[in-house]
Amino acid sequence: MAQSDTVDRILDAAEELFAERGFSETSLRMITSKAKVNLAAVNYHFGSKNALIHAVFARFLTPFSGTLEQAFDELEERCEGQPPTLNDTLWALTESAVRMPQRNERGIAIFMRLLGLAYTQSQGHLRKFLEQEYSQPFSRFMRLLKQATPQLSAVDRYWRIQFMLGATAFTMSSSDALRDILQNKTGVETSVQEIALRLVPFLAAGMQAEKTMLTPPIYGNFSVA
Amino acid sequence: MAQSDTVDRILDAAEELFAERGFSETSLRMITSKAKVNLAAVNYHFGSKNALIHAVFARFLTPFSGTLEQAFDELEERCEGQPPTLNDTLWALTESAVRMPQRNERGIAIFMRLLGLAYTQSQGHLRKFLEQEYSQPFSRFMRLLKQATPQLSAVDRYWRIQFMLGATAFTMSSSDALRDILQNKTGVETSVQEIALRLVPFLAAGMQAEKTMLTPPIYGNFSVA
DNA sequence: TCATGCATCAAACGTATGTTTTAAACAGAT
DNA sequence: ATCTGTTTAAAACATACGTTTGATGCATGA
Repeated sequence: MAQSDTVDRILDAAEELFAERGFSETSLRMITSKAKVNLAAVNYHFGSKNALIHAVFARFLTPFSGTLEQAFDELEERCEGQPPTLNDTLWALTESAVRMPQRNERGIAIFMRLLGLAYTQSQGHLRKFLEQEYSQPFSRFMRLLKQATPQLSAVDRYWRIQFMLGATAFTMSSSDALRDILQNKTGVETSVQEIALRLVPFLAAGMQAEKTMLTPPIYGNFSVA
Repeated sequence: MAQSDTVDRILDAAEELFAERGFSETSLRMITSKAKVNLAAVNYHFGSKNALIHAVFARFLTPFSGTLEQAFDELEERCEGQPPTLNDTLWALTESAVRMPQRNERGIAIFMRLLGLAYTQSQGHLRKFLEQEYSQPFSRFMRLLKQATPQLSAVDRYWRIQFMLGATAFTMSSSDALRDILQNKTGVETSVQEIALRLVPFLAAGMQAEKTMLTPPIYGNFSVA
């Protein structure tokens, strides 16, 4: 077969291993042996390990980027000039993520974990790549958030967005483990969609919390010595 | 000198480099050259790289664990039988962290980042070590959270605690980078204490959000095709 | 004083990594 | 049938890693 599925098999294996173990902790030999392809195939098709990492992200992020733009279009159209609410904006993002056609049911969880790792691990090349390739939908999301929370100062909004990002990336990235723990403790089954349903109200409430206090309520009562 | 400062120099260098680059991405040679000690000193004094990682955490976490227990004692004492509120519980934790005696002004930031990495990076040995050594204050914090949110179902509380953890770990794990970005954009300086001041109200509001909706408000209106 | 024990040092060990090279086989298009 | 791009195979490359070794220095206590 001239056009085989070697590239996809490499991407599948890399995606899963990166999500499980991180980038530095995953060797090309692990990837190629899981994908059942030759070691040299990675450098042949992608050029380098870093380029493979980029390709893993691009395979998901490029179609997602399109879906998201479309969802934002519909959202703004429906609001007819008025800025969309925070809830609607968050739901537009969530819906786009959840509705993305997945290779398997763990697709979103795997990718959320990868996004978290991209932020967390100090992979300079990755951050640069993501900023260059996907700045447009990201900026648009930021603009919508800004319109939806005019009561916040720029600094407050900045940090609260980071808190939202953190809660989302962290939870989704360990959603498998968290689901298992919950099921062992209470027998309750949870889908990624249900996690999102619980997450959005949490985020919206946090985002719209009362203005940040500049001192803790009982500051000074905790003296240690 | 029979009692040299080699051990502390290694711990200082390791702490800083781990926080900057992560564990796998930091080699013993980087650490020993930054600490200006011989390469073999790490294995001589600590036994292995993993044991060094544990020592870095223990140096901060052991005194912090004591401080935290004390803060919880005072908190419960002051409440005289009544369960402490969510706000007070979160502040007790935050205050204990912020008030820890630091080796330098970046001490908390560095250590928060390390805690974030401990969650994020898949260092099995680290997680095991932390669970074994510091399960007591962790369990106590969980119990306080449960008492402070009796209106939540166990499942809702479980997920919202994960959201809080995520927002905290993620933000702290990239706090240096986030601070730099904000400073470049707006010229605003931010201390770890200020981040905590902004984080706690966000968490408290999210934790106490209206009961989770079981369907998004406009579910079904986002059809893509 | 001198032997003991800890600390430090340069050097090497074995292993694993990303990458490259060579060769050979294979499929489809011209 | 020949050419082109794809894939496999095996091996080697240079480099970096964590760890170990054996010699050396050096303070302290007998």
